[in-house]
Amino acid sequence: MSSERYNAPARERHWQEAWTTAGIDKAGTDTSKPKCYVLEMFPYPSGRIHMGHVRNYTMGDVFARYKRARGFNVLHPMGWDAFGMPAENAALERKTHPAKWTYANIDAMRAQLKSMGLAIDWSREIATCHVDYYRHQQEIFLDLLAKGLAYRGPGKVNWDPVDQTVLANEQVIDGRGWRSGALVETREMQVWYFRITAFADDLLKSLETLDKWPEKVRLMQANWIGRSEGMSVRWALDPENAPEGETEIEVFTTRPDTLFGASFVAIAADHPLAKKLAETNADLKEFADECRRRGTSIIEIEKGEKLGFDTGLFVRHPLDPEWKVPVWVANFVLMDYGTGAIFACPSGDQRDLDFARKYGLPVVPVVLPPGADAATFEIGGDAIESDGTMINSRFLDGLSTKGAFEEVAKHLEAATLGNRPVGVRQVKYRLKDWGISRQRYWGCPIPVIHCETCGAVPVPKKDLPVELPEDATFDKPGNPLERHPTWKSVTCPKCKKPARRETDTMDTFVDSSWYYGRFTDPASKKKPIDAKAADYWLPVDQYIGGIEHAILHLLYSRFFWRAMGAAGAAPAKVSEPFAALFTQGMVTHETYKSDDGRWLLPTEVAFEGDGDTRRATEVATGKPCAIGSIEKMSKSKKNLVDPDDIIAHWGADCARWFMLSDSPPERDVIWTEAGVQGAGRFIQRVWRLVNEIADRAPNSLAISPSGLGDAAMELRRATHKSIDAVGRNIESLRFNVAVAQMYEYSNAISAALPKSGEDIDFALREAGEMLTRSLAPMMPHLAEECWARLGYNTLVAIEPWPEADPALLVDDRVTLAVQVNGKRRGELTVARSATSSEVEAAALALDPVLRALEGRPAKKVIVVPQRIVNIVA
RNA sequence: GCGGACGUGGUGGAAUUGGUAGACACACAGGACUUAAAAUCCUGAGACGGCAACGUCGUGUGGGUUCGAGUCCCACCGUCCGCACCA
Repeated sequence: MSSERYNAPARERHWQEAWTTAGIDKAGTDTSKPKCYVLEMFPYPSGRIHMGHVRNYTMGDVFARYKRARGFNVLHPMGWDAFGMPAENAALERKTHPAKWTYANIDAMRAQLKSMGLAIDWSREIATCHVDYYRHQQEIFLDLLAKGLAYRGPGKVNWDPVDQTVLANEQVIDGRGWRSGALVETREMQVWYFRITAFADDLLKSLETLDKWPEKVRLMQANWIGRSEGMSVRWALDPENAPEGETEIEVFTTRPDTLFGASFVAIAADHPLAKKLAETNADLKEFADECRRRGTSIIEIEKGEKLGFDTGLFVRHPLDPEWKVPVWVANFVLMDYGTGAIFACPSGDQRDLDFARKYGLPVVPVVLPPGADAATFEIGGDAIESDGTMINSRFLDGLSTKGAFEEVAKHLEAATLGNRPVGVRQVKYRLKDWGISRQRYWGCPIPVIHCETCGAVPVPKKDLPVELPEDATFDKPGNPLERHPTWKSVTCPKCKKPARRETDTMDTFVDSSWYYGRFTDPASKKKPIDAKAADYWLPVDQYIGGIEHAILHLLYSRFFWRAMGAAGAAPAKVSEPFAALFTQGMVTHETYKSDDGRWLLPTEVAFEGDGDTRRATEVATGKPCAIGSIEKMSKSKKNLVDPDDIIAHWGADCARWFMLSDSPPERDVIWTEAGVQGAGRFIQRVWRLVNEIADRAPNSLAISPSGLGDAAMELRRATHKSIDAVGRNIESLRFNVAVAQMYEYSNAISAALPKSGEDIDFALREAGEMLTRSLAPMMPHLAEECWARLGYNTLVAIEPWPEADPALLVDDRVTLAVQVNGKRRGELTVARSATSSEVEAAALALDPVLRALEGRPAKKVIVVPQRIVNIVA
């Protein structure tokens, strides 16, 4: 009986309904079973899903379905990272409301995701813009505030003049706003912070425990946190010309060992002392302004030009009061790192050396590199930043740099200046507190009331939520909450006098810092996170998302979960929310440009020829167009493929299969029409194979597997090896290898089909069922169709993963390569149980081996059982 | 500048972690079926030499360790990513 082609688009909806009706995607409630929490980074509801989503959610879905088949209670939820500026921009442009726009987008994207056939527990869906979500976030904020983990303070903030908002440091890329691309300005204002620096050390140390995270991400986070060990050293100002009230300069250094190479002390242009001096020194003021102007420019930083201004002040060396050291203002000293002041040892630091050479300041070598001659050694254009032996350093001479560090530290700790030690050991971090204030409407309101008498007063928990007013206006830039006529007018919770509501909302990264916890019990009314549910489900067992979140979202989440634990807002059983992380690559595509330089969609282009003769023409004009480089799919370059089109034409399984097949999941994948066709061909091929098998062996055959012939045994071995390999590859997220294994296996089934015999039918029947079951996580709809065709009226989606028979994973005969002097000369097939001496004898008797030996005796024979024989002649 | 990753046929990539390099797929070529096309099936293919058996070379380049190296070590070249005047 010949079969119809499998009509994927028509059948997929059927099976999706069947899964929903059976409720199989709901997370299990039996907490005695082992759990597996699979999560993909939730999407921003931009309006439509893109191929990046398809790739991300397919990977998570395969893993979730596989784990379910393995007997785990699987939690695989989905939600919406729904606050953010695009909604407000849309409101401004399209005269709609951010909420309306957002919820419409969510509805559209939910339908798209459902058409992918994802095994998601939709009963747990959350949207961060919903008051049921953000009311809890306000509660968490209040808990953090009470613990001092949230605070309001002055900030030099990054102000984005286009989006009219403050940006976090992480959102400033090369001096520009991450979203608007506008040059960021610096402004002083009162803003809200989360005290992420309180956890700097733990966040760094605990990276070591994240052994299922990519090394790359851990390194990026470690660099971002940027721990350095050093000393804070105070230098007494020479009172002769020091300004009123200024007595010392505190510097931070990681190299106190080079203290005797000190040439000058440099302070930042924004250092309080520099500011004070600038009040009476117009030249210095102008210099400082110049530094500020240049400071933000990347070009200036790349040029690295060192600029300085001699203040005329002096400080006394901390270990020699007789030693006067000049104080400079320098553009390369940053106010927001350390103390905003350094001591410079030009022989040991390249920047200091450049500066010293430019302004004619002393350069005293203090570290002799290994192998250098002390008598002739001098500093040329390069500073000695490596370790060595101390010279010209008084009591440190002869010590190693490390030894000198310890020795000088003791002296600095013992010496005093104004009753306190001159130097103390200190650890500094590059990481800064997280500024969360955003002057926008579409975000979670910060639950605080400003009162003239009481100051910033937290909104009492009983008054939560602080809801966004629906009747805000979006017709001009700036903060709609700020200009709302009534919303901010409230009474002070403490003194009941008229007060002003905080109009800042929270950075949307706050929303995504705890959503994984909310999923464990999204309906919980009392607490943001239900302790019992969280204890069972967390941590996330497999988190999947883009590398672009390596620092921002992933570091914030790690911090936030700790902060919540410390503030009692979340159960503190696990400190790391994501036990395993996988960062998937991007989806890329060729780009096309018309002859007059417009970008063209792939659907606007027709092709002819192939290889070097491949030509593209623009369909609308018939003119030739240029085939450009392969780049990440983006609206700007129009190299987009719409998932809807693919699913409607080829089916979800086809899109899923192609996404899994072509590239290792952590690398970029190139979307090609040919690749999709290949995936579509494979779907039809599986369908034909299963049909043929179902016709030949309509039921499981009750014959004994013991009496099978060679061909049947061969197929059975292929079956069980495939089950084993596919399972292991899915487990380790090596989907492309799992796919290749399935191709290889279906080739093996095809090869067995022409053979006949009851034992072949038996092996084929088994093959058909196993093929279907091991395909189910990857192409779930096709698998259901095949399962039904094989005569079952159950859902294959809830069938357990098949167990491979260990006895069938090994062959009784093995083929091993035979080498002479490391060169392959032949191969040998022997019984698996053959002894080394038997193998050696057989290898030495091989014709090609005899030829290669040319009569020479074998000096040595190495036999690696079941692998290889190497004969050394 | 600092830190990291990667480099395998025409293409995407595999290689049991030191043991037959190029699985599997895409593209290609030839053939079968067909009035024809589509679909499907079969065959071929790393490069060079040879009718062939076969031989030589071959995982960015150059060295090294080893019976044996795509895999380990050293140096270099190239590509990509992150951070960037961090004291």
